[in-house]
Amino acid sequence: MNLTTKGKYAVTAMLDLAIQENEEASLSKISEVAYRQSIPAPYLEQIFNYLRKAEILTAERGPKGGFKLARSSKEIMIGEIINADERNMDATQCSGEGICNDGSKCLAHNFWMEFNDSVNDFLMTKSLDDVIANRRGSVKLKDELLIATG
Amino acid sequence: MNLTTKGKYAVTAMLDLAIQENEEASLSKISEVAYRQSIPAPYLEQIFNYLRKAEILTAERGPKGGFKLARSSKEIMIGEIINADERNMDATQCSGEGICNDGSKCLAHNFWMEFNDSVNDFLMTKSLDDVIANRRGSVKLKDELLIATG
DNA sequence: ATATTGTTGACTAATAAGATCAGGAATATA
DNA sequence: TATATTCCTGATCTTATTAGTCAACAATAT
Repeated sequence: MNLTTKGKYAVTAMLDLAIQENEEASLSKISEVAYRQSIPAPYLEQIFNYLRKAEILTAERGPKGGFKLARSSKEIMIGEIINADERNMDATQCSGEGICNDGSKCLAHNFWMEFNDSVNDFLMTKSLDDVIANRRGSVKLKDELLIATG
Repeated sequence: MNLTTKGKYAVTAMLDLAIQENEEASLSKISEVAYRQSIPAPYLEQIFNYLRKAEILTAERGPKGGFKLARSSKEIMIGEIINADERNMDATQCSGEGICNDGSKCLAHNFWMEFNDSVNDFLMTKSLDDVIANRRGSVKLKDELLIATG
């Protein structure tokens, strides 16, 4: 199992798009997202390509072109973004085939399957909108604390 | 976040030790564990060293020497084993420091912190004994199915 | 004494991560 | 129609890490 920079950049960039759409801007350019989120722009191109092929975002070319979410931010789950960009999120050694100890299941096989379930459940039940709402919540809390403590 | 072969071998090897102790054998040799679990023996040496330094297992040298669990299999959590062998189980880009977007928190920072909590909760609440019991459960179920279906 | 087992640290090969880059295709607009 | 702008694609590159080996050493049972 490997959760890399690529998948994490993907989530951050998608959150940026979701926020931009809330703010009225319908299309965002790669260069803008890359700049705001400190992501290398050429790398983000690659990442957005995976996301477009996974039909999580759509693109328009030419001047005034850019990217936008393919669906509402309530309907796009973080897990979808990760799956589109990551090569190996499976925790078993055998891609779930049960051949991890010389053709049979290793002692930990079922455990790692349950671990996969736990991780997938977490990632597939959080939408972009959930993450943004949660974030607003904690940012607000921080502001209130600042006021309270002077 | 990176869960590698090293950590997975470690869990499998520890499960093997736990099972051997149930079966009366108090000390297991690296070569035996390595053979049973299809783990390269020299690699397992390295892995057991980490576990010994983490005080999860103890060793005796010389003929008749070997390894055994430092505590009961009920008291050793899978998460401890993973932490002893894995270099990077953190999902944030900033080791939790909140400097993931040019010195500030990236949009996904809090989300990855929650993800860390979820993963740690899973791994730290499952003991070696839990995994073995669960495994016995599903193996039994499979045997019964075989009987039922002829 | 000797064989057996763990201990340690250095080393190596293969793979993957984390990009960069050049050139192309589409399209708005002057 | 020309041009600037944006996405699209595939190749390439560098570096770090993984996965594993190896040799020499230390302890100890017989």
